Amino acid sequence: MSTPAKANRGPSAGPENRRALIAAAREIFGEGGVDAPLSAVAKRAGVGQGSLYRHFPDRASLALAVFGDAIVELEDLAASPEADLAGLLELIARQMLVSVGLIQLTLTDTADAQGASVRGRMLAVLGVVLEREWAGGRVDREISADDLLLLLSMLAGVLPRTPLGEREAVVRRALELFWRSFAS
Amino acid sequence: MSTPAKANRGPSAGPENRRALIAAAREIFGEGGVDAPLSAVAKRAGVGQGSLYRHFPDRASLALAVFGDAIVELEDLAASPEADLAGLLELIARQMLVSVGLIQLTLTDTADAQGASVRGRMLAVLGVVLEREWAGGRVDREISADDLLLLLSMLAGVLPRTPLGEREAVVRRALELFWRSFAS
Amino acid sequence: MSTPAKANRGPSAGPENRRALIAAAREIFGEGGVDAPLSAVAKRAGVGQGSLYRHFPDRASLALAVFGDAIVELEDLAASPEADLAGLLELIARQMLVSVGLIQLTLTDTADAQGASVRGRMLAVLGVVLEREWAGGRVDREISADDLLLLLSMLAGVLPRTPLGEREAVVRRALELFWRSFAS
Amino acid sequence: MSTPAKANRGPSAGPENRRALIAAAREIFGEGGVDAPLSAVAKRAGVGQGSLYRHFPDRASLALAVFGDAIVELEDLAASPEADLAGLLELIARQMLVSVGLIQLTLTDTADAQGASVRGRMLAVLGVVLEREWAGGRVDREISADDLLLLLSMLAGVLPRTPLGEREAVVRRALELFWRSFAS
DNA sequence: TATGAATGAGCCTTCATTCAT
DNA sequence: CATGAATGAAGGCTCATTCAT
Repeated sequence: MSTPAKANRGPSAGPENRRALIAAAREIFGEGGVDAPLSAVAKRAGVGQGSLYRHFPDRASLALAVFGDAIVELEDLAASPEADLAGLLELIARQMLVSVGLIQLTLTDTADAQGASVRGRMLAVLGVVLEREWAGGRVDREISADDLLLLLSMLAGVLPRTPLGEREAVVRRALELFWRSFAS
Repeated sequence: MSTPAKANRGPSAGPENRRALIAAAREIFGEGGVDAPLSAVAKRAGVGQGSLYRHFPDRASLALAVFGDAIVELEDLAASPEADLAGLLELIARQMLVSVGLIQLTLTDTADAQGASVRGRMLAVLGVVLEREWAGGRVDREISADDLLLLLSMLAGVLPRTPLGEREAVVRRALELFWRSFAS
Repeated sequence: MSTPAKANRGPSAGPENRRALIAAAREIFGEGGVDAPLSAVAKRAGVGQGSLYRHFPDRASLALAVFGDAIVELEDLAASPEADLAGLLELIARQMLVSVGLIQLTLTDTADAQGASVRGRMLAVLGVVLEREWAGGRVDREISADDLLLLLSMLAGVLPRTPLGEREAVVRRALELFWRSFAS
Repeated sequence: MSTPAKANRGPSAGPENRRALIAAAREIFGEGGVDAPLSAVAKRAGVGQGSLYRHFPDRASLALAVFGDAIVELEDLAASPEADLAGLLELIARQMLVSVGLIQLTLTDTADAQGASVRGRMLAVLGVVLEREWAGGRVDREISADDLLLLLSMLAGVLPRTPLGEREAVVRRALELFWRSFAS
């Protein structure tokens, strides 16, 4: 009689909501960093806060889901035989400029099982391509995938504090400096 | 509308409080970065919130005070004729391990007058020593003081997210990678 | 970083809370004027601060809700053909004695959209009735609705500073004085 | 040895400080109303907070002192045989535009002894001049000094909420309306 | 299961007031 | 008696998280 519930599309909306949440989170995290309010994510997704918590019990698992896609992109690229480190870093840089959180995430919560998996996948991607560069003598074997991840993490850590207008330049220059390191 | 004060050690506590606040802030900023709650600083210093605001009207002025000493140390080192980049970075690294905020600060809010001055002093210090390395042919002239600051900022950005136990190793490895970049 | 919740009556408490907030605000604003602490409103309503802010994002929207009823009352009265200025002022006086904030609100922040609308509605109400008095020659055409609002605002401004016991007398005498002004 | 006290001109500074405080308070109250922060008064007076509290144990006594001068002005005017109500109100209006607090004060804290005295002096001033108007038949004997004080208080109550640019007009119009009340 | 309101802790900031020197 | 720092209690606002429906 007095239950002005708005709408409840029922359980069937589950997967749809999940996708909406991830999409919203990608945007929100991209704009405000991984520390952006979760409520904003739910709101942009047009989903109740409760649903957000049901799908993603904590911030990390949401972030993880968000960056899953990005990693898939990277994995796809790495799978291609012609992929080189330059191309990979290029793609990562582009992703970073869109959503800084990607790499921010990879260093955080290593202890956490899911976090470890993301980290593992990133390392795998980097490792595959790196191997090729080693083989071609273009990158020193002294340089490990861990090193690459460290450098990328550092870059990601600095971007949220960088004025939007300068981010592109910072990313470019950082990659140049990194490359100087890589040469064998 | 309130007066149940508990204790008031009097103005003589002023300088002591100031020092306690700076010390507390060094710890808190060191643990959590420059964004850590100011209330935590007051609490750890055993000082009223009001006193914190009297001594340091905003976060920046507190950060400045905290890192003032550090910068003086760097300036002292740079002033010595035998100082080389390795030594300087070594000192910065040590400072970073204690308090990540120093470099975090140098990248933030260049517009702000005080922040700009910190940034300026850092660049000056780096520039002085860098010049010598250029002259000695040990560092490529392609590498600028800005580049050094960028790399250090990236490193600083990543440390607060790194587990305490791994920070030392991360700093070490990062510096090694940086050096590979510098060689001419 | 905190979760020791105490109780959560669920969303069903929503409308009830809203009503409790408005009722509490009517009291608090009535006692202390529109500048009274919002936290006091939440407390008296027995509602979390967060809920208050959810229902009423800012002080103005709360005030608006509080005085919405009152204005409707006035509009209803003005709509009746027999309504005269005496009756209207009588009603306003009675409302004022309950909650001073109504008129306080009408003078504040005309720039603000919602505030302007309240002001507009008050002026409309006053204008309608005033017109009739003009026509009947009972009030000088020199006297405008703006004048009425000014006088009422002045009265409202003084009430929060008047001891409760004297408010009634002050209102009565003020209206008498006003009427002397109105005569043509 | 380590007592960097700044300056303490000793007891002789007493009366001087008192005067400085009153002057500062006149400015501060004039700008921000009687609710302005007391610390601002002490600061502008160039006097310690403690001294402020020594001279004026509470806000009211400071306000009282501040408006003592103003009242003297009014008393002087009233003492002159040619003074009429128009002139007196004119002067009060001018004082109000400079410092709203004057009349704000007269209604507050009637219970308080000092407040009562200010109120008494205001009533006396108004009474003296009013008497003359009564005698000349220019003001209805129905209008009392209390009425005048009430109207002025109302006006004072509304001014702090009025945008600076409109205050003059509001005062003018209010006085016009008041005069309509006074006529016998 | 989805919804979205409720909750309350926490941080920031401002001030009135006290008190050692 | 002056000084000015110290204190801590408001009050404002935001957000993570829970939970009745």
